[in-house]
Amino acid sequence: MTRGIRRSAGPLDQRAQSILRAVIEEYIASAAPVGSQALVERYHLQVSSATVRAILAELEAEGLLYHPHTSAGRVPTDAGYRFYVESLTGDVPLSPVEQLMIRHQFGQVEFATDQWFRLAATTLASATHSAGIATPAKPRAARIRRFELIPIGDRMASLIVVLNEGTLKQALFTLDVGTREEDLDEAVRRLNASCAGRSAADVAEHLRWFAQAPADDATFELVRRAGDRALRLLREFDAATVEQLFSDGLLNVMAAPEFASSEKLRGVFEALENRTYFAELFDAVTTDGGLRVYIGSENRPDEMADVSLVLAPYGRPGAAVGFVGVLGPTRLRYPQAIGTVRFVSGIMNDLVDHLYT
Amino acid sequence: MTRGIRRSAGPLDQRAQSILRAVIEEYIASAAPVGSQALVERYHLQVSSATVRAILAELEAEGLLYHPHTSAGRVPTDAGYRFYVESLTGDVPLSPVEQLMIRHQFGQVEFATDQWFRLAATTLASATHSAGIATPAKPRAARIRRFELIPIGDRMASLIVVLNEGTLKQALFTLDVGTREEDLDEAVRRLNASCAGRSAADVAEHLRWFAQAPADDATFELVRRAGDRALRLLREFDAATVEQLFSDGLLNVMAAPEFASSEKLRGVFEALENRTYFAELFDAVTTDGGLRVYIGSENRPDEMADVSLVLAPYGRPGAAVGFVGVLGPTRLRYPQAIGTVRFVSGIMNDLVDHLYT
DNA sequence: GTTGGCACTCTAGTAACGAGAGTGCTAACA
DNA sequence: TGTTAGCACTCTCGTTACTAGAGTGCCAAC
Repeated sequence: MTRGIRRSAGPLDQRAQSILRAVIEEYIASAAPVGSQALVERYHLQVSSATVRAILAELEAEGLLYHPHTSAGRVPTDAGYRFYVESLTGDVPLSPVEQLMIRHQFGQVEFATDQWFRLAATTLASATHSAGIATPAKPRAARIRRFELIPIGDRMASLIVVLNEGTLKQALFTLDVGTREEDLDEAVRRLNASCAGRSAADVAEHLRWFAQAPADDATFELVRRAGDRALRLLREFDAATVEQLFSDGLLNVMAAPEFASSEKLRGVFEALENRTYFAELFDAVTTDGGLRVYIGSENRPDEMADVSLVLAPYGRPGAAVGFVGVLGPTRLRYPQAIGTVRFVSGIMNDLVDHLYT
Repeated sequence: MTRGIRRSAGPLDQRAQSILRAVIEEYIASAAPVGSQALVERYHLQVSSATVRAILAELEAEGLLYHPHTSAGRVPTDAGYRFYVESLTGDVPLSPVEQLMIRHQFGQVEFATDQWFRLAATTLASATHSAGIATPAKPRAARIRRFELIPIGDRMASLIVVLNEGTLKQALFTLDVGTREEDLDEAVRRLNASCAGRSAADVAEHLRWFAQAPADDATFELVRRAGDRALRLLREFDAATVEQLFSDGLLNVMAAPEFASSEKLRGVFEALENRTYFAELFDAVTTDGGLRVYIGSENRPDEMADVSLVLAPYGRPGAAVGFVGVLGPTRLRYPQAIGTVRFVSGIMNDLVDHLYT
């Protein structure tokens, strides 16, 4: 469909723009098609409804508005929202009070890295009355600080990989009968001697070589097994997936009248569950580094055509990056959403920064 | 309302029971009120529809069925489902093929503890075409194996607590200016010397005492700070919350016709988000140790009155326990759900067992 | 370029109606 | 005594017809 693409490049005069803005803001507030008369009354326009109608027709020709049917009011198209976001409004920063409250909440989990992104999603949800989404910061080119091997029972051990920023990875593996704790200690000593302090890529390379070397003693075999397990663990880092995507406040979105049928929501939940689209977004958002807005059909998967996303990256490029954002109906309060996302991503930036200075 | 409470204890004869069963199974399959004639035809009853009607009226008097309105068919009440689950059906074990497939999937994540409960939820969802839910096994009376202190940048350190089964807890804390890596090593050595191998409760007690002891040198101050942080971390163990509740396949539930309005679903999502009810269930299910079925209004919160839960604990009582289960409409295929939950909780039991033998 | 006036169009809500499904009752039957 | 056929009754659901209301689009006048 042509909805969503602005056809002509005819420049809009000042008055047309402000009427477009009025239509969009009215529609965002009311969720009902907006008529010419309502506009004149509510926005105190100094022209008659007939004039407004002429302008509305013009805006419709530009592809910025459309008619559900003759004799209904106007509804913004995705292109209309896009124009609105880019030209008709800036971002509205959060009120100082809200900023303070949010900072306070983050202050309480300052030392619990695994809480950060959850809190980000929760905060975004409650501040924007939409759904908040967030991923943890994914380390890139992480350095291995050290390995640990913890025996569990007689036949198992837990392999722990500690990365430089304190991120942990863990996996179990089985032991041969008769492996003693000293053997584990020795194995981990040798593993650390050759790997600690190197980058994950380096270590992977090294471990691969390790795996082919001839075994000279029993401990070496253990080292090899552990190294092999570590290799698999590190490989998961490179996988182009968003392994965790935390969301909160989906209820807020469900409550919106456009999702009363629950059929449209299904697609959104599907996208959140399988996450392939969000993996794409992850790359897009974290590589160019700025806040991005995806409006309705600008989202590639069809099932996301009824929602908008406001996403911003956080973290340190080249070290660890993630994103936070808001998901809501296309009828989203963009200025507020953008302001809030910008603020929260800023906080997340600060938190991650502390890990590297 | 009286729906959900079986009023009289009048024993049902064989024929009434099998008709009740037919009504319930027909309703589960079709989601539409069941009429007397349809029953006669589809279940090859050897009586006329008039007779069936008489029995239906009887079952309704017992509170096991009800009428949406005169001249609609019958729909089971929650009490009807309860009777069905307890007296009219056993659990249907999974087919060998399905068992094999599920075992295979679990085999692939055998060594990734953090994947277990996710996979459990996913498996339950796809096997029952409802939502699967699962919590990780929560260690009870865990023993501290050791602490680790990893410096991060100049002013921070990551404190890691390793529990006996290989579970990890982690938190950040700030360091005084000029703290050297050797200081951390020394601090962690002292911390481990006095705590390693003890139970979490013991350690907590010990750390509390520690916090009050007079400082004799700079390292002790560090030890105290780290201990304090560890204490807060351990306290989270005791908190009576379900800190993680993983669910999958909520889409399946959304697709059911009774949730087309999406209004009823909201409550369910709310309950899943705030989790207080599931914390209650956690205690109930993990303490008495058996599989449990909660049907519709048997769930205390009103918003859960339209769904049923089949829950089973797994793990080792006194060591680490969690639960897995299925959430679906009250019109759930109970026998299959019960069989599947039993099977998956069995697998989870085996997995956890390996950690303790 | 703007405006008032007006005919036209489409929706949403309401009422009326009939078909269909299913019940409950009763009288007859085995 | 339990079962059955018959039948009147009830309620829902879909269809149709109709109306009020909102809003447009056009045109002639300013």
